[in-house]
Formats: sequence, structure tokens, C-alpha cells
Amino acid sequence: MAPTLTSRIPSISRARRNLAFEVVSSLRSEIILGKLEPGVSLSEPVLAKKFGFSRAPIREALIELEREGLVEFQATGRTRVRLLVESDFLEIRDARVALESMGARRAAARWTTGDTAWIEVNLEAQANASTLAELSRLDIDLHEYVMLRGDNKRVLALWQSIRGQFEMCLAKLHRNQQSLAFEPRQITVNAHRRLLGALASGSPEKAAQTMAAHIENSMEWVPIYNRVLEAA
Amino acid sequence: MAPTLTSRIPSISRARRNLAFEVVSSLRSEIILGKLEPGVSLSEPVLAKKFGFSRAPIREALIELEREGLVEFQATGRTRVRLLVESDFLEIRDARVALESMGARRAAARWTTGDTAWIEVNLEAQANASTLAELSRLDIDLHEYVMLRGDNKRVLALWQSIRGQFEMCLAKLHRNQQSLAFEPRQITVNAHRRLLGALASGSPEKAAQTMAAHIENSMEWVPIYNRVLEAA
DNA sequence: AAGCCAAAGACTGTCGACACTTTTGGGTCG
DNA sequence: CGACCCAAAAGTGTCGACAGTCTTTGGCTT
Repeated sequence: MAPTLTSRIPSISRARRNLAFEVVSSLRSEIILGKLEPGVSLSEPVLAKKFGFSRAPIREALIELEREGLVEFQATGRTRVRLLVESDFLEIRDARVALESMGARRAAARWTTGDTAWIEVNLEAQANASTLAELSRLDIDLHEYVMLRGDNKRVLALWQSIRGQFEMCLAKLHRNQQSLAFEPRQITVNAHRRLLGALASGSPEKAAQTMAAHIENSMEWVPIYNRVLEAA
Repeated sequence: MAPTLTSRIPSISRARRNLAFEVVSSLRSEIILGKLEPGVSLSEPVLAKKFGFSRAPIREALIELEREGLVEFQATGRTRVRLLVESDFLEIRDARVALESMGARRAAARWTTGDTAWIEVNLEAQANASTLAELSRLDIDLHEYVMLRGDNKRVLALWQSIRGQFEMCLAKLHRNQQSLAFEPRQITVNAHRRLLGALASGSPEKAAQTMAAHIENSMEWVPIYNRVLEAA
């Protein structure tokens, strides 16, 4: 049984549970999963008809998605699904390193045996994951758990605001994964076990450095893989 | 002559130059400068009358200000100017450490003599600053310059999204600064000169660590000062 | 005089409409 | 056949309106 986290709560709707919240949730997952391909135009009237709402909540939702980096506003005002290229992956990687190192540093200072137990359950599920999608969901859950335990609402919110872009990148890679043969489960579990050791070591500095190295390692293949994609 | 930076461009309006942009700019500075006190209710109809616009651009502006942490949405849907307390300062400090360490790390890897010259001009202006407001504007300009030179749009955007909260904190402290007697100009300039040395040293790691230490030092007095304020 | 309830006022969430701008598609001309 | 131009279609930015809900005020009761 995989542990579950509190569901994602975009900051726009932390207090406002309006129709925009529903639109954001729906469009976000469609974009991440590639059902809406990069470059596709998102017109407000069309989306309004699709969801059965007026343009107002749609408009708010698009602003939130732009904030999350999943769509981009063009100079003309039109909105398109964003295309992430290699330089974007590298930017996202460094942003993650910055935020998650701090998250791990703070989490390590507050770490309990209960936290270790939570991670152990997650790693058990990772070891038994049957699909790449499931594995990466557990991976992200683990990282979010560390950020939550970091107990800094701002750092957490910043991380959540780029999380979608990272998920979009992961999902895109998974969709073309057939050609690459490697065993990600054991690699991922081993890396996370080292991370757990650092978090539970009582040394915030060690936890921060281990997290930074883990993210850099885990995203090291991205540029290589991206070049393969572009060549194809 | 103090060097100037490209003006602030909130991400909501990176492409959209609408009325909301104007409202955000105006309200942001009013909140930061304390003309709108924490806790004050911001009703859309009242603001619409004040600016002479309809509620639509006002509403977008409030969403952006919430994103920047300057206002907060309540459970009822009302919007109030946010009150920052000591725990907020500490959160902002750690968020800055995370983002600016990364910014400095990347900037150091790209540092040129032209960058050093830019900083020197800024420091000269800092040394001659006649008001605390001017000093802190130059301070923030310097930090933004490093973030710009870090050349990572995402890290920069994340930093800009919490910048307003930091400015709000600074301005509030300055307004009550009369009671504290110390010479901030020389302290600030000296600290930044050490930072410059690290940035120009060619060692990204050293730059990152120096930036982290600088931010922690420069915000060390915040909790103490805050307690003084609360006791008064 | 203090407390409580009801009515009035105010605010949010949402909607449809309109003007202006951009895009598109067809037709014309070189 | 391709480049160009113009009209129609579509989209954004903005506005005013309305229903439902929360807040405040004013009067009434104890």
C-alpha cells in the first residue's frame, strides 16, 4: 500500500475553491500527460465551451497555468501549451536543486523515526512499481514529503509552482522510453535510500548536499536523452 | 550615478500589458511602503472605483499580489493586506538563501570584469546613500543583478515572486529604525565587497556559500528587532 | 444598558456582451 | 503556380449585471 500525500493545492485556490480550480486541475493533467501537445493554442471561448463555464474562470485558470510554467502567453495575448526543450530541463534541474537542498536541510533538522518509516513504505512501493508512471509518482511523492517536512510554506510553494513542469518533462520522457533499456526501479530505490540515510543522519548539511547530488544525478540523462529525441 | 536595472516585470504580465499590470504596480508599492497597512481589506468594487477600471483587471491584480505574498485570500473570499510576522521573515530568509545561493553559483561561473565594474558602481552609490530607503534599493538592485547574471529564468522568476515580501519587511523595519543606532552603510558595503570577491573568484561553490552566509548575516537582526517591535 | 435578531448593505463568483485586434481563408493578380 | 490582398471568423481585454453569501447596522427585547 503506497503512502499518499495531501492532494496538491495550487496557491491560487488555497482559499478560493472556485471553478478555476477545477479547470486548472483538469488542464494541468492533460498538459502533463501530453493529451494537449506543446504549441496547441488554448482559446478561452473554446475552453469555456469545453468545460461549460464562462470565460472568467477559464481566464483565471490560464493565469495559474502560466505561473506554473505549463502554458505561455504570446505577445498577441494568445495562450499556447508550452514546449520544454533541453535548456528548460537544465533550468528546472537547478531550480529543484536550490529548493530541495533547502527543503532537505530543514527536514533533516526535524527528522523523526516516523519520517523514516514513511519513506521506507514509499521505497517498498517503488521497488514493486509495475510502470514507469507509478514509479515516478512515488518518486515525486517522496520528494514532496521531504519538502513538506522542511516546514517552510514559501519554499514549498515555490517548489510546487515548478513541479508541473518537472512532471511534464518526466511524462514526456516516459512516453518515449521504449527505446532505452535500463532498470530504473533499483537505481531509483538505491539513490533514495542513500538520501534517506542523509536525512536521518542528523546532519542538515549532509542532507542538503546529498539531495543536490541526487537531483543532479537523477536528471543527468535528460540532456543526452533529449538529444536522442531531437535527432530522431 | 547609481546603475539601474531593467524594471520589474511580474510574470503575469510578461506578455500581457493590461490594466492589471498597472493595478499590480500601484498596489504593490502602496503595500510595501505601508500606505496600505496589514489587515486592511481590499474589496474589488472599491478598488475598481479607485482606479476607474472594472472589477476584471482588479481581480487579476489581486491574484498576482497573492502570488507575490503581499495579500492573502481569506476563507470567505475577501482579500486583505498580509501581515508578516517573525516566522515569515525566517521563511523568506531561507527561501532567499536557497534561490540566491544558486543564483550566485551560476553567476560566478559566468562572471566577467564588466560585472565587477557594475557592482563597483553600485557599491560606490551605497557608500554615498543618504537614506535607508536608498541604501536598501541599491542593496536589492545588487542582489537582482546577481540573479540576472545567474541566467536561469526560473530561479530568477521564483526570486522575483518573493522579492516584494522581502521589500515589505525591509520597509517596515526602516520605518521604525529611529530607535536603533548603527551605521548600516559601511556594514552593508563591506559585506557586499566580500560577496563580490567570491563572485569574481572563479569558484561557484565559494560564491554560493558566501551568498548564503551574507543573507543569513544580513537578516540575523530581524528576529531580534521584531521582538523589540512586538514588545513596544 | 447590554444582548439579540432581522433587515439592509456589501462583496464575491460567475455570466454574457461589445469593441478592437489578430488570424485565417479565399480570391485575384502577376 | 505562387505571392498578395481583403473580408470574414475568431480571440482578447474590458465592462456591467445578477444571484448568493457574508457582514454590518439598526432596532427591539430583556
